[in-house]
Amino acid sequence: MSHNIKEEDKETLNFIEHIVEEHNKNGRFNQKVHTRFPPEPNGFLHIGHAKAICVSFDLAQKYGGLTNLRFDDTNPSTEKIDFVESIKKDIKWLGFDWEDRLYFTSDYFEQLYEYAVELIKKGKAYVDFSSSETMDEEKKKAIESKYRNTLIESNLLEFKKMKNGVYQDGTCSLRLKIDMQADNWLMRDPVIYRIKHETHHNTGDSWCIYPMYDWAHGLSDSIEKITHSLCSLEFEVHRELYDWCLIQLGVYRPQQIEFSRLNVTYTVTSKRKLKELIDKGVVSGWDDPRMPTISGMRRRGYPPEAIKSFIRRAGVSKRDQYIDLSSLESSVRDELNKTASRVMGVLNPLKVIITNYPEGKTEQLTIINNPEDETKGSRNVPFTREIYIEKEDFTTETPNKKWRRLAVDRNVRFKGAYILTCTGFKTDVNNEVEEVYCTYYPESKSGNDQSGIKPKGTLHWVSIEHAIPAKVNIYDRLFSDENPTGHKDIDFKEFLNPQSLKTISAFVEPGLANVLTGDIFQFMRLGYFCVDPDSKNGKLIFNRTVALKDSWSKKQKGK
RNA sequence: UGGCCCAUGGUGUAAUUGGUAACACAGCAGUUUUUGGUACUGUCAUUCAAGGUUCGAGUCCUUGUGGGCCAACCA
Repeated sequence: MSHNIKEEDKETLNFIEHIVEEHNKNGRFNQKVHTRFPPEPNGFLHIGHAKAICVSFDLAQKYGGLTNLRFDDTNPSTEKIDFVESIKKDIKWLGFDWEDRLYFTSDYFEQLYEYAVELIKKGKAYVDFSSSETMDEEKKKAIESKYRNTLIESNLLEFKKMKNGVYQDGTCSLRLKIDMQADNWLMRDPVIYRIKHETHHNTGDSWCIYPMYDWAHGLSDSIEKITHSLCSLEFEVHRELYDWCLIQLGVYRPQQIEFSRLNVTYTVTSKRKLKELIDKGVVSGWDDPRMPTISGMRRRGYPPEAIKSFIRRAGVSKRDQYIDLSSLESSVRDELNKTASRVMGVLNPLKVIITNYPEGKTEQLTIINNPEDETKGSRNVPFTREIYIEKEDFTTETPNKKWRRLAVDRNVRFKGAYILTCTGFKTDVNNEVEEVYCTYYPESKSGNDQSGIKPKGTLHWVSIEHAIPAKVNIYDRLFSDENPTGHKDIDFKEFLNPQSLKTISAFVEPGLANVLTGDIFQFMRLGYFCVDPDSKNGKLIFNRTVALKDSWSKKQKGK
């Protein structure tokens, strides 16, 4: 109906964007959206971090703003410069750019210290010599510390002594003076500075007191004039404290917004658990292709575009999300279908002899590289009398009408080559098929088929004489349970999938002799495979990124 | 135990802010196909429960149920 024209798909906003829209309306900020991604450089990034990265960078991009990269490095015991580098590398690989806005919380240590002094002067912070046990006890009982009402002058002096290294680790700490009765325990006089005589990756030995998250984070956001400080749900209760600090100091205050983390089925992302898998030798390292780390996914062959589209499909909300691995795989296939060149490789070879094809003859057949993308052109593939096909593509039994592969008296097309008829086969002493015999129809050559035969199926193949051997790692999900950590009293390792890696010797078409690390191909009818970094000249190693969808074998199993 | 947060199909997200459930993934059934891939078509929920407000509730209120988070001198 003409009067009922709908505005062409009105864009749907996530809850954070709704908040931004509101802020834009009411003028909460007089600048464009400015976000930050604030990792602690204490480990490797994984798929969960990828979401956080996407959410912050995407939001700013959508509203024409900027995103900073800030290393939240306030704890020298856990942080290392190596992690700074690997994190930068991973973010770049994902395709995000912080341009010249690379910051370290540790660069603000002086200013953070001054802010703390300011609060002491306002009577809003004090040095506490209680043990952490005493403090815990008092927090539980809502009792005020006996140091709470120390004179400002004394606090100023003691804090300076803390800073100057007069005290050993744990002797005392600087606490905010808020409310020991607060419902939110974080407001019960939280510690904001502790003593650590440790070398910091960025500031070396110039400090022996280090600010805690709650003190450093909001102020760093404030210093950088962040508008929307996006973080995960567990920081919800910190927001009250975040706001309190900024309000007490009367400084610029960003808006903290919390959203839920992303979990994917059949894997774990806890750093502790991932490390355990490495330590126990279950996987080869942080970049094992089965790991949900960015480096693992990179080695697996997941394109950054696929990871991003997966995350964007998943969306942003405050509900715990536990997303199907198949959704990630779908994004990966989607991307690779458009970009990966098709080649032929045989994982499980079976010898076929074309009895009416001349011995010693080699034909170069031209095969298109990607039916989805004509600009990818074509390549030549040699065809000879002796060919490898996939074992599963031949059956000795009389197949039913749904069978589209090879069997005696059945026709099949060899991709880009000829139509063949199977005439017989030979078995070995174990009754295993050793050789399959076929004849081909010379007039059925691909692209110029005069045969009039309409075979039901098409097989991939490799000329034996030209085949290049390759090692292929077949990866499957790391765990056999959707939620390996979701079972009480059962260790997550109980659910490890023993089949998560199978290494086999395969044969691939000769054009793959000179591939490079990271190159990714579709092995026709099988899946996507990428070249592993351990691949050296003459020693090819492929990792299976993801299999093609396979509605056939799925149905077979069901029957 | 206390405080805070969340609740829409198998999974995740959306619903013009109170106007009659949409999209993606998965599944199932088909069509097309020199990849059992791709593409395309069809199919699959009355929104945790019970009350209440309203002409009208997935959207608001109350209570309950279920789940998550916090109580580190970690972030």
